[in-house]
Amino acid sequence: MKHPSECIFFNLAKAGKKASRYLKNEVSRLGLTSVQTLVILFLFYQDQITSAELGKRTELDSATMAGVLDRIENMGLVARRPNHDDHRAISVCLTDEGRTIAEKLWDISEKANITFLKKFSKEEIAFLKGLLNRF
Amino acid sequence: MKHPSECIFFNLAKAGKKASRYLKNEVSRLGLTSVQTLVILFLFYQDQITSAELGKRTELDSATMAGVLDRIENMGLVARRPNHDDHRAISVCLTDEGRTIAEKLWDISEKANITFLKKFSKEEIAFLKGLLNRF
DNA sequence: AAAAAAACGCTTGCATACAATTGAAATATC
DNA sequence: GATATTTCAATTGTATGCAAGCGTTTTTTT
Repeated sequence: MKHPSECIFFNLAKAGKKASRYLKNEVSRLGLTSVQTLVILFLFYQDQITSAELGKRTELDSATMAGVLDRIENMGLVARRPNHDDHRAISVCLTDEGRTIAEKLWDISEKANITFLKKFSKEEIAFLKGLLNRF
Repeated sequence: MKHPSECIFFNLAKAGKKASRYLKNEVSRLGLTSVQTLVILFLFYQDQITSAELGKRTELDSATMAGVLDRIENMGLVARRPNHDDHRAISVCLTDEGRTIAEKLWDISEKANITFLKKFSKEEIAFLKGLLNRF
């Protein structure tokens, strides 16, 4: 390593920040952040799951998850419901309004994926995603 | 996009977080975070630069930079000196202690790069870094 | 059944991230 | 040379990110 910019930790952190900024810019007109967007998209794919399960899928720990859920719950997009099978757990659900927003977010995200990756070929994208998923 | 986990923003954010966590774990015995480590490594490569220049190189904005510098300055690792050419600017310097720590961090980082990338071939690493730097 | 261990959601404290703003200083424009 | 704009470092406010710990409930062990 001749220069810190060759450090993989720097490369990945930098790319992660750029991605997050890009998505946030696309969804900010809905008053949402990139993390809130991803949480809602995962819930749109499947909701009525516990906070722990949602955290595993979205890669957010319980402390971060609590804060994110607080905020999107206050916006009326999700609801925490008691879990009758396990009284420790909650069931996170999308509200009707949350589902409406989720559809818009899905649309925006699909388009943003394409524009954000405009410079890359299909093969490069597939290869990149494959590599990233091995970390 | 069939599933939110295929979203490039999710892939990059996830990899960035894993990288940051991994480096932090390696340097935490020195009482430092991954971001503080990267800032010190950039200063080790070249110091006596302005906060703005350091921010450009490390990809940190001025608000984040101010906080990071506050903390590593309080640890005695860097010093903010007045810039005689430009009275608005400061000159960020590594202290002697900072330089000693930086040498250790460089060593730790080189080893961590290797172990973090153990699963990947040289070609894959080169290709990945090339792709990441195009964002 | 009783005790120990684990899992759940949450809070606290600290460290990034970043938009927006400030005051001071440098530069550009006229 | 006076004015407007830009640049610099820093602060504020809000949102992650994460380690450590809490009380409650469930599961495991004995």
